[in-house]
Amino acid sequence: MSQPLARKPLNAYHHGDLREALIKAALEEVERSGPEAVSLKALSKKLGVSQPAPYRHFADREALLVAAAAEAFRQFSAELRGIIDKPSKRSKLSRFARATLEFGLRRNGIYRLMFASRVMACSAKDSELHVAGRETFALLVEALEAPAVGLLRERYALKIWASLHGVITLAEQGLWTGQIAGATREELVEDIVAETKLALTAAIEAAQRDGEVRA
Amino acid sequence: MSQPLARKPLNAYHHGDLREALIKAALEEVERSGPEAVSLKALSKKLGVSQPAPYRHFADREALLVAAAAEAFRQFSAELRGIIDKPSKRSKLSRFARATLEFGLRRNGIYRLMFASRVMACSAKDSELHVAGRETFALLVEALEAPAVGLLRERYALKIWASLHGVITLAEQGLWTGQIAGATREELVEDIVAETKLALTAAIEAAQRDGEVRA
DNA sequence: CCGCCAAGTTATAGCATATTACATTCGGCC
DNA sequence: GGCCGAATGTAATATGCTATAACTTGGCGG
Repeated sequence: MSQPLARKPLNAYHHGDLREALIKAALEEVERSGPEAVSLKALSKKLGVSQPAPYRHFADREALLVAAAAEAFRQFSAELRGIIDKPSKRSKLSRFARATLEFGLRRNGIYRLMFASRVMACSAKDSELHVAGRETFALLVEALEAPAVGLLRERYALKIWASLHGVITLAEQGLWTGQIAGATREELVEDIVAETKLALTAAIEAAQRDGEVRA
Repeated sequence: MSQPLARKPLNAYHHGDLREALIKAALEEVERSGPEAVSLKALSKKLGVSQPAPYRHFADREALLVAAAAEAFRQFSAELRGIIDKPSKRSKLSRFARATLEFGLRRNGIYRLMFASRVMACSAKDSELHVAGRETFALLVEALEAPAVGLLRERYALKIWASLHGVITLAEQGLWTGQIAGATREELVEDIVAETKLALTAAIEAAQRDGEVRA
């Protein structure tokens, strides 16, 4: 699954690589039943080791979820990378947004592990999880296909990210329905993308005019 | 706290009104330490009743959280009502948005109970919780101060709600920082409000022109 | 006045997290 | 090549929480 890493991959102890196996199994469980459903005991049993074995690799349940969330971010980034790079009639940003919406709804357990959980807020800014999260964000900035003018790109990227996140959350909770909005979720996401891009372009032009005037 | 209700308020059994007391105590705990920290056992002890007593009023822990979330929505609505009605230089929408941001960040435990939890998704659409949630949404629609043209108002209200929700979540997780965005959260919320309002006005005018043309 | 029903209690089953103390195996070092 | 220490895994167990079952109490209506 993952590349033979430098960590200590001279595998084949009792289990092989329990750490990776735990993360993988946890992600499967999260995908099936959500983060709440992950039980170290059940994972241990599934992998054929004793209950305390996981504690050799993770301080506690939360730590495993953090590691799993980081892995999920990396997989998500890889998926987005493919989608962004693939040639298409749609803009990169549109594809990014649609893919995120799709991911957030179809693989909602994983999505919740990544975003809706308390996990990120509790780990350090330089943690594996935060790094992975910022990497995904960098892809969004890239997808905007806009020149770097101050922090304008980042600012609008954050706006889009927030909107997408909100749409996914509200939709998943049944508060966002076509009946209320009078349009499909895809249409609305497309709206958000278009509006934001327009506003960003305008903001960049304004900033550049400003620069010229001052120069 | 709550009005003397019709339910069966002939109070003074063993406890008085355990149901309400549980919800209140749960909300306090949520505010202090988040939804995860709520323990029926601890609440029982705090209220001076036996551990199984709560089960006379709630099927399980989740049911108590649902009831608490509904109550939180009602309290939030009342707060917003006051803020919307109070005369001010700022627009209703701006006040609504700022108040929501403030609420989501300062009382994040409660906010997460209302939105980020799995609670809403699992209860029926006509449940007390969904009703309370839609009521809050109705306030947002009202705050838009726009004429009803099809579902345009609702559509843009949902957009704003989603954006606000995303901003709060990302900010709370440390993914949204002034350093990245180059602006404070309030400025960005104000941006969102302004852009959305502009877009809504344009959309309404377009729809009305359409109507005239057709008429 | 009596029986019923709602509300609460005691006792207990069951599950999950996490710790402690002990066993095993890998890999390096002399 | 054999020992030693660290890494990994196991067995046993303490603790905390949810939830249920069986029993008790107190007020209200027929």
